Amino acid sequence: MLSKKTKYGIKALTYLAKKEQRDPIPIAEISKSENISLKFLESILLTLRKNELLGSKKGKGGGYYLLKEPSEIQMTVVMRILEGPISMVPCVSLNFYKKCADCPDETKCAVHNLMTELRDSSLEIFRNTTLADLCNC
Amino acid sequence: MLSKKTKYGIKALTYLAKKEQRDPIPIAEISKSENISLKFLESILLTLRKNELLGSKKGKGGGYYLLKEPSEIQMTVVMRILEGPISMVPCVSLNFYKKCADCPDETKCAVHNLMTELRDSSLEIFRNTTLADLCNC
DNA sequence: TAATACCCTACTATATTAATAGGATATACA
DNA sequence: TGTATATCCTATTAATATAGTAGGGTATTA
Repeated sequence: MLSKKTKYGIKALTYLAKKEQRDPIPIAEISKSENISLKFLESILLTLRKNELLGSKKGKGGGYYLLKEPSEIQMTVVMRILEGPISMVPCVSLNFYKKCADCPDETKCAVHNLMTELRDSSLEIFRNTTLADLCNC
Repeated sequence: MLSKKTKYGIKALTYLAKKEQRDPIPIAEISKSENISLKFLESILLTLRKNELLGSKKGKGGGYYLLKEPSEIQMTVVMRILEGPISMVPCVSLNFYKKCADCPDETKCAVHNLMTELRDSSLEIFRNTTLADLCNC
């Protein structure tokens, strides 16, 4: 299951991407428009900022804004920040690899091989989809 | 993340599929061979039996056995029984559909559309993979 | 200096996962 | 018929993750 964190994060990014200007947008505006709990959204945008997808400005007239063009933000990056590994098992993950304790030989593991195939197809979709693509919905 | 339940379930099914005969195999044998907690595996095989993938025989000489040929068991079926929906969000699920409370229009939702694409590619892999394919690892 | 809006830490309720425990029931075989 | 074998079934639990909530701190603008 996709976490609400990721779901809300993507919605917020899309909201920002759809704006013509790149002026700071307050959290409250996104929260209202997308029906997301303000405090929860606050923490999500904070992680996106710490991972250099968003910039922020404090005080009156402040808010969050995209640091790159929507067409330059791949969904692989967004997913890894918000959801973690693309792969469904650590032994298949490229960025979060961890060996299985119970499995003596990965190359002969049915789960490993099935999940490798799945990861590859997911990765292709996330790589070929940018925030700009998601704005055309 | 793939649950251990699903992981162990697939491993157990593959173990049974690899056997030449379709004689009943005791849980303990699978448990030892695949390094899976006996009691946990017990509950997993029980659900697979209740969902008509496995048959069982009690008493001495008893155990579990496949009810169909491995080549006739699609991974879509296995995944839905063990893991639940293929889709990462309920609003995209074919078999477990549920509308999002926060989302006024699915067709315009970035998450919905991205996850639909993802589901389709996952579905294609799971449909085109049978237990027999997983035995060739 | 007052209002705005992000920044940060800590806490909590709920649900899920991954088992574990313990016994009931059915079967084979001597 | 008795005993060992092996599934069947319910209930409980420890650990973890999720989805928030609470409360105040800090920077900026007008």
